[in-house]
Amino acid sequence: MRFIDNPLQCPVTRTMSIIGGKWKPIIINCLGDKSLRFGKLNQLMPAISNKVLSNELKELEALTLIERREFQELPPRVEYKLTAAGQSLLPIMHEVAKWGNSHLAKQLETQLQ
Amino acid sequence: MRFIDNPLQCPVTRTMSIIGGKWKPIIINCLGDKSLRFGKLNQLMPAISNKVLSNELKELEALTLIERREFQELPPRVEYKLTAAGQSLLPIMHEVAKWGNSHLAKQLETQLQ
DNA sequence: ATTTCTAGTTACTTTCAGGTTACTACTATT
DNA sequence: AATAGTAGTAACCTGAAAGTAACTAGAAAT
Repeated sequence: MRFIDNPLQCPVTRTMSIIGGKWKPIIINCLGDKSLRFGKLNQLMPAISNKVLSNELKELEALTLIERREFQELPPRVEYKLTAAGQSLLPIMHEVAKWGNSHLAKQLETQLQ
Repeated sequence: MRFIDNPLQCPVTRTMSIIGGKWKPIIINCLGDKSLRFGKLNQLMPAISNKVLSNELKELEALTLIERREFQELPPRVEYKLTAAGQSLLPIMHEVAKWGNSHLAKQLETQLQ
């Protein structure tokens, strides 16, 4: 098994090139099985700027991992939710979150000793 | 639930800050439950340079995710393997690889239609 | 004397994901 | 006529991660 000769042939690289960014995994995890508005996502991730959030959402949409639904209302209202493909990433996110929690717990244990 | 107020409190961010790089997930996945020498890793990942591989291994070691074992031989021989903490990341890597494979398969299907 | 083998190091450069700040459109409310 | 509310855009900037290419140590084999 040789990886990265052609990056597209390495499944780990393929996946990480999609969810490896700073915000995409968090967005996916925040969405879960809910529909969220732009402003709500921004609230859940106070540290992300409008521009970056907007970019990430566009990229996720282009990857058909999320769906953008625009309501014809004023003030504007737009909701985002995971597509079936996006939801198929949730098991990864759960493993990731689980590891983050248990790793944090272990570190705290060690510090207290 | 509010994420990223303090990034350390978001388990997803915590984990991704460790395995979110370009090479770390691949290294972890390559190692699996094996012991591999520097040169062998370099062979498995032809696109990584000595410098970058060396850096990544040092960082993984500092995180106590891998163990470096140096043999007193000439020419030099050094073996790397995952620690227990590092192995605890393998379930994530398996999910990631699984998703990469099935996503690729679906893309090919779509292209053939 | 030169090459081979391994596991790196050194010094320099490049790239782009992500960040910052300010602005926009449209309507309703005060 | 000014402000609020929403979902963004536009223009510009930055730093850290990653890349490149050449070099090193020390012994053994040719």
